[in-house]
Amino acid sequence: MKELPKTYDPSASEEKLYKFWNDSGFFNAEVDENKKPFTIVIPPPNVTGQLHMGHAFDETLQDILIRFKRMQGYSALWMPGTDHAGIATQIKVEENLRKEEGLTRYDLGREKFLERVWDWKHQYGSRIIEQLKKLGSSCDWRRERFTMDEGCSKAVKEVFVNLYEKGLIYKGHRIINWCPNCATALSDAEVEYENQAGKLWHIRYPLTDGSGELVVATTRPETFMGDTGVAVNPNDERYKHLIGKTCILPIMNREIPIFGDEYVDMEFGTGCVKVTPCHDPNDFEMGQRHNLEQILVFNEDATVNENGGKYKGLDRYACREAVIKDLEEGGYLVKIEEHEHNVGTCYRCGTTVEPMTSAQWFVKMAPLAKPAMDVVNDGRVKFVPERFSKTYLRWMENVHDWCISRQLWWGHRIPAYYCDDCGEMVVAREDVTVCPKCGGKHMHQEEDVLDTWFSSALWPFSTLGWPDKTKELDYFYPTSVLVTGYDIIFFWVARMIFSGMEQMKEEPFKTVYIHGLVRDAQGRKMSKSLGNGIDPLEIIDKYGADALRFTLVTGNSPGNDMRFSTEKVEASRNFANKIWNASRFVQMNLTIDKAELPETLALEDKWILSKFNDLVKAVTENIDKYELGLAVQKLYDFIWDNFCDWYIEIVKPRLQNKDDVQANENAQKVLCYVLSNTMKLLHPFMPFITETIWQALPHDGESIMVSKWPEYQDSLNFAVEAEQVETIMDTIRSIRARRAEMNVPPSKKAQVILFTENRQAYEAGSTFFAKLAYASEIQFVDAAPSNVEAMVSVVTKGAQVYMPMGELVDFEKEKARLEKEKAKVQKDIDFVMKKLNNEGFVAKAPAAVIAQEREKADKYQELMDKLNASLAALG
RNA sequence: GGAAGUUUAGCUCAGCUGGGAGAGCAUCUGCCUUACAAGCAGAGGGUCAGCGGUUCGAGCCCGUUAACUUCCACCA
Repeated sequence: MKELPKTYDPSASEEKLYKFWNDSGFFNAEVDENKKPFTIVIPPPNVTGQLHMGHAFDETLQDILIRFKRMQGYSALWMPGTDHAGIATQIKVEENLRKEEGLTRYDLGREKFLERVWDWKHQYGSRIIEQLKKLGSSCDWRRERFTMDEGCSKAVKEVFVNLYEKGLIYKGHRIINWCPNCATALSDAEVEYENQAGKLWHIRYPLTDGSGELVVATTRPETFMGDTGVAVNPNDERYKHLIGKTCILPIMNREIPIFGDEYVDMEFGTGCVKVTPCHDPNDFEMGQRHNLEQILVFNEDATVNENGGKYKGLDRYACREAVIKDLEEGGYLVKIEEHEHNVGTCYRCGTTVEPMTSAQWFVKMAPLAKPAMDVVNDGRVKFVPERFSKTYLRWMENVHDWCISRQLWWGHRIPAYYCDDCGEMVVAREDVTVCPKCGGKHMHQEEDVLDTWFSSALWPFSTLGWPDKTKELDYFYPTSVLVTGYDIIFFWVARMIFSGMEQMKEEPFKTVYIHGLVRDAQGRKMSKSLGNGIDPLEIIDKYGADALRFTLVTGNSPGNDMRFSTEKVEASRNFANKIWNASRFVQMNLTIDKAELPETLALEDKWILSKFNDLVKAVTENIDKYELGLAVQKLYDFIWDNFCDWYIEIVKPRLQNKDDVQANENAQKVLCYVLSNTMKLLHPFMPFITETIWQALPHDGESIMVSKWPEYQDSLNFAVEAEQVETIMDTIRSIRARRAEMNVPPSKKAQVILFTENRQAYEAGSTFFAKLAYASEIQFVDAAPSNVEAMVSVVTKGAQVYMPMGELVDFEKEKARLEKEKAKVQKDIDFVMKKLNNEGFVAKAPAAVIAQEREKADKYQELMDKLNASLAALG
């Protein structure tokens, strides 16, 4: 058999294996009444985006769950697809258009521009899909969807019309968040607030009757042209008497009313608020309450419009400066204070959002929020970790109507049609060409498109064929788990839940598994502007997809952020290499070609099988509880410590002994059994290397991917034997430690004299014991030897050990060391006895715990006796 | 202004329903022991943020304080 390379090279096999899986149809999930369904819909990445570490994390978690369930026999569907990402994609194409051709989208016109976006989509749309494949993602690619494909578009129209007909979608003239750069309205969720240093300008507004003035405090003087009132608190003694009077808006020389409103905080600023209903949400509310005039002063690009008098044409910031200068010159500026305040910015481009009144489409949230809250409150939808349900509920409780119209071109065009002749508006599933009211044929469709999240909200059922009644929808819906980051609970999770409840009358998923963010080694968010992002594809190229995946789940718990560093990836790579070499060792010693457990098991075989059996149980339970970090930690420990460092070493003498064929082959069988079944447990986490190794060992079936997940077996539980081996291991460790202390190299072997009550067990394990304890010979004795002066003595739970080491032994030191150990054991005894002598403990602790402590006490006492015996022997 | 999270070894983090604190990396000491030096065998290192409480028993439960982080919220 040809020698395998000493280091594992993932690049040599990953691509080939992926192709093999895909071509074999292992990723495909079918409607199968003999199986239980398990479904995950992918959070669709932006169609023209690139894979970043956040995706890698998210997809890894999903792939682990899907592979696990698939092996458990579920019909496991991982539904893939991409999102059209309205603003993000449109901005990208517009930028490109400007750079390449110096054109704007308006130069091209809507239709031509959209062609360009589609071109762009076709050019880059498959990129991120290919990148997902590099990770090992086992999606059913036959079912890949796109939020703007025919089916999804049909679903969007259906939902829109449906909600409109129920009165849950309406068009209204309201104040909304406007991004002057993206030139579109945004929903509340799309505005990010940041604290900025600003100023508070105090401005004098003279009273119309000449009886004085009042001073307003504002952070936004540039909107003063739109002021249509001044508000004071009706309980404010300072200003009470002014309510009902009017004042003059400086420079504009317009008369505006002074009114009272409870909203005004008497403590803040001067207690007088300039009210600009068109450019502040609170002012808008006050305007509604007091019937104020609305004066919009900005254009869509945040320059001043014709209502702004002399400031017309100025950008809002230039306007601010001009206004302040004029106010100052006119003697209206009283003072300027430093003031920190929250400024809303566009989540896509970072531009400061301008609140503006505008005609937009809204989803009425109150009726939809109710069932969406119920379903979380009664546990039909569970968040992992649980605390995020609070985040969700709190948001849902206070949710405002959802502004869903966007002044973009890329997206689902709102299915509303206007009659140019009579002004009638119709909302319909099909294009409307004739006005149902006046019969006119001059209809035009609404220009606005829908918020991207409107279509993503339908993802769990639109991808399964809805609104058609498909067998997939019937079988795979509600989906099982949704895996996503806490940063899009409001954008996406919340909206899927209320949409699912409204359209399907059933929750879209049973569990929401929330993970954190992947940060850089310093704990900062990875971002383009910081340039601190680590490209997962580079990591895959260098270390392999398995190493990346392993890194992303290790040491992480649900909902918590993680720091990513190449040191961690190296550790994962080393682990992969460790597995590789362990399997290389097994293969090098392989003479059997069938996978089965031997009829008779050696003591050490029973130990590793017991350990493995426990592992199966623990890993399965951990994954079931979404404790992937714990599961992977246990696998790591088992493979490295139990299997490699102990079992392989233990079994080497049997493999090297060609005379006892039976013992040799049995060792091989156990090695193969444990290794290949461990590979199954590890497969969801590290799919590539586990497949490679599984294939190289005797196996049944085509692929580890479609092999059966191991189950706990009572027949593999050998508690007594396992305990015996642990005792022997403990002795080996003590001997090694003792030798290391004395700097004795492994090459220098020593005779080991054992005085033990467990002679049978030590004899059963004598071959490996001798090897691992560097014994030249093992001798069992019935009493402590007499010539102990020249011996090193090691006292362990299972045995008293003597090693003749001649001149290396320092008689006095040996005595001192034993005394030291005695002191340590005495401390242990004291600790346990303190408990056992405590009446409260004995009376109230559970019986099992007390028994456990008694057992400990006995063990320590035995150890103490042995130490005393050894000391006595020394004289 | 509310809410949540974090605080455990030098660093990064685990720690299930309360029963004598763990891993990886780093450090120190030996080893090229024929799977692996990306390795092996040892070793050191922690009043689990502070204080108080519940309990026979607290890293874990309750209260409180502090620091850091994040989310939500209309203080002009």
